[in-house]
Amino acid sequence: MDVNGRPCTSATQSDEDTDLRRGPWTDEEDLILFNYIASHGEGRWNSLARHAGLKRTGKSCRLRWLNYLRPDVRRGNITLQEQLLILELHSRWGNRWSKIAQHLPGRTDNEIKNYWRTRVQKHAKQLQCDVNSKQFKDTMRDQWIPRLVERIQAAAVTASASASNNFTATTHHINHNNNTTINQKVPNNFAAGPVLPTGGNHEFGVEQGNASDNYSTGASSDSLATQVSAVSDLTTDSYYFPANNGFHGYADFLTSPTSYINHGLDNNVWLGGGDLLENLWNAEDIWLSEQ
DNA sequence: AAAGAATTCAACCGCTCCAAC
DNA sequence: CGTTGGAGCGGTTGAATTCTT
Repeated sequence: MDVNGRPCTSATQSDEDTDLRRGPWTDEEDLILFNYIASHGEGRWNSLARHAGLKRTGKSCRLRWLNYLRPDVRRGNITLQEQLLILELHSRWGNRWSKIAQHLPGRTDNEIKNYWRTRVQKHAKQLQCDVNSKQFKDTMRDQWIPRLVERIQAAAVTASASASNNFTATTHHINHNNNTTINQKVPNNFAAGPVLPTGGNHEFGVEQGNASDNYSTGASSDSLATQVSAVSDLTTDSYYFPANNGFHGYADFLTSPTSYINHGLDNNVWLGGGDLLENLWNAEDIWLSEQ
């Protein structure tokens, strides 16, 4: 049994000997880990765990920090732009989650991996094909991605229209003074804020560039307008799109999704069609409307 | 309102890589 | 050159939550 009353079914004899904890982290543990790293820095996870007085493995501490406590972790729904990037990068690199995550500031490999498994693989299942099959990849390339681009573009138009009506509206910002973000989850008893090292976000490895400032205000209910708020920032960045064999400004296909398609996706062949196509759109509409 | 099914996502596991010794 | 320990990665699990009937 752990402190939460849950059985530690996978605990080994050696774990019991050293009284190692498993399972969900408590607020108290989060607080200890956060403050320890704030004053001593990260790395050397096994000794960190020991010195911090945490009855956790170094691995567990590292994972908790990287996936949850790190100040620059971005939480909330995957935006349309991020979905597009994930699809593109996955088509290039496959299940190289950490590599993909490097191109999505604030997102963790675990989050992307979960997104892929829960969302993308679900649609492959609905299409009754494997995510790695040619049929599915073609479907993504020829249907989903162009569709996503259209959605992004349409939403950008809507967002800019509403922005012109209400210019003072802001959907995201970051407080650079204390290194905390609006949707950052810190232990509940952090009310006054843990003591953090000075030096801005560099201390915590925040990538430079506007995209890292695109923090949404909701942890789980990004509105479409909120998601699209990232568009204007992303247009200044370049991303690698394999179909084009090179880097292009995001704006290129935001302003002209068809040019994006025509540049790199010239073999616009639909392998399925008919009911299959209809099912895809229905599924995708549900998917997108969930955002 | 309750029960069961489906989904989500935090956390764990096993493995590989690499540097230090 | 072999061993050891730290770090990181991808796959998997299962509890919690949400949805459906």
